[in-house]
Amino acid sequence: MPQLGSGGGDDLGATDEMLAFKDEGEQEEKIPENAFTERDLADLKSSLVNESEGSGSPAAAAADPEALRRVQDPQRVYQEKLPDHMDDGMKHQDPGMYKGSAYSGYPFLMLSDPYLPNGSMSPLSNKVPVVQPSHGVHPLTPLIPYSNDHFSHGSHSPHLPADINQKQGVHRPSQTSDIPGFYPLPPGGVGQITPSMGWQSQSVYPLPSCGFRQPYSSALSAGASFSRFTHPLMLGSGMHTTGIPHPAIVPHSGKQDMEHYDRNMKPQPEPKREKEAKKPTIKKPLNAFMLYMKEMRAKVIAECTLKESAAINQILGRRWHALSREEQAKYYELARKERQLHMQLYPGWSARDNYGKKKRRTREKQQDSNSDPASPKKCRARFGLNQQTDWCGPCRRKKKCIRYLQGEGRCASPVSSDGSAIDSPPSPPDALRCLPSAFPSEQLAAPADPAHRDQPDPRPVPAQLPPASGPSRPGSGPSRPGSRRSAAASPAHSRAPAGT
DNA sequence: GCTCCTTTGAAGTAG
DNA sequence: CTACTTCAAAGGAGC
Repeated sequence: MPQLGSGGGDDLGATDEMLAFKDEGEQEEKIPENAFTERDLADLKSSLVNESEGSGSPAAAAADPEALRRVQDPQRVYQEKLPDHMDDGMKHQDPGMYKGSAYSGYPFLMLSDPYLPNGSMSPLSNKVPVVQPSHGVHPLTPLIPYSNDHFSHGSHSPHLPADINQKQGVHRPSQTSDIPGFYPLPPGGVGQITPSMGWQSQSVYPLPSCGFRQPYSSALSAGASFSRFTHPLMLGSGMHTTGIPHPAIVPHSGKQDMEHYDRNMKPQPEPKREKEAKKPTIKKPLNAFMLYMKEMRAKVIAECTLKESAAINQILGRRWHALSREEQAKYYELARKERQLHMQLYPGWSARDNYGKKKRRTREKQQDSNSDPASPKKCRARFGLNQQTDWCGPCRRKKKCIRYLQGEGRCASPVSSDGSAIDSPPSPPDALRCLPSAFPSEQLAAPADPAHRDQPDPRPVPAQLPPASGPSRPGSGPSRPGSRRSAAASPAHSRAPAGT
C-alpha cells in the first residue's frame, strides 16, 4: 500500500517527514553485537549499588491510597525485608538467571538488554540505559518503551506480602502469558483488543531485569513472578488504579523523581512522601521512532563512542529514514500496540494530562519573552530555516540569536560560529562524523533515494488505529477541540521545515 | 540542579 | 481544516 505521496494513505504520518533525510544506500549495518564496553561495566557497577538502594522505597507506595494504607504499616515491613531485598539484589546479579532464557521465552522475566550485545540480559543495573531491553531484539518482540527497574526489584521483593497484589486483583499466579488474564482492564473502559494484535499471546513487554518504570506488559506478565509487582515502588509510582503497575506511571516529575527515589530509599517523613506520590504521571506511549531509538541507541553509542544524546538522536533520525518500509513497519506496529495497550490501561488518559509538566518552566520563560524574536526557533522560522536541521550560526545552542542581540535587529542568515555566512546547513557536530565505517552513508543532506520507498508506507493509517471497539475516552468528547483528528488529513507535520 | 539539545511521531491546542 | 505546540527517551553540555 504505497501511501507515500498518495495523500490519502499517509494517514498517521507526515508526508514530509519522509523527505527530510533519505540516506539511501545506508544499510542497517549488521553490527557485531559484541560491544560490552567499559561503560557498560561501569553502569553495571553502579547499578549494583543502585539496585539495592532503589528497590525498597516506601515513598512511592504512597501514590496509591490503598497501597499507602498497606505500606504504611510503616516502614517496618520495609526495614524487615530490606536485608532480604538486598539479597535479592544480589540474586539479580546472577547472569545465568537471565541469560539462558533468551528472548524467545522471556516473556516477562527474561529481559534482553538493549544495551548489551546479543540481547543478553542485564540484571545488574537499574540504570535505564543498561537495562532497557530492546537492543538486539526483534523489533516485533515487545519492545520496552519504559524501563522497568522497579519490577525487577519487585520480582523478588519481599517488601510486601505476596497477597497484596491479590488484594488488588492483580495477582494471578497461575496465569502465564494469558494477557487478558493479567490485565484487569479498567472496568467498562476497555474495548477488546483485536485478534490481530499479537500481544495477548505474545509477551509484548518483556521485563528488563532492573528498572524503575515498567512496561505495561509487566503488569500482564505472567506468573513470571507476581511478587515482583508487590514492590513498594510499584505500588506507589507505577501502579495503575486498577492495581496494574505500569511503567508509564511515574512520579510527576518523572526521571528526576525516579532518581530521587533511587537515592532516597530510606523511609522519609510522611508528608514529603505523600506529597511526591500524589501526582503520579502517566507517560505517553512511545511512538515508533522512540521505540526504534530505544533499541538502537546502544548500538550507536557503542559504535560511535558517543554519549551525547542529541548527536545520537541525529544519527538515529537518519538511520530511521534509511530504514526500509518493512523495517519501519515493525516499529509502527509496535507503537500501535503500545498505544492500544496504553489506551486500554488508561482509558481516560490524555496526552493533555501531561501538558505543562515537562516544559512548564520553559513555557513560562517563553511567555515572559514572548515577544522576543531572538530565539533560535523564531529566527529559524523567520528566515525560512529548517527548525530541525538549520540554525542561525551563533544561535546554535544559544538561547538567543547573538546577531539579534548584537543589535542587528534580526537574526542573520545562517552563519557559522565565526560569523561567516554559510549557504548550506552547517556541518554536523563532530559526533555525527564519527565512525564513518559504521555509518558509511551517513552524510548530511544525503541525496534522497526513494528506492526502498517503493515499499508500502508502514505508518499506520486510521483503519489500523484502535478500532471503534476501543474505549471512548471519558472527557474526550467529540466537541473537544483537540479530539483526535485524522492524522492522515494532516500531512503537514509540525516538522514541516519552515523554509525547506 | 535545572534546562537545552536532538530526533520522529502522536496528540493536543489555537485560529 | 491547518498550523503549531507539547511530550515521549536519553544523557552530555551548559548555565
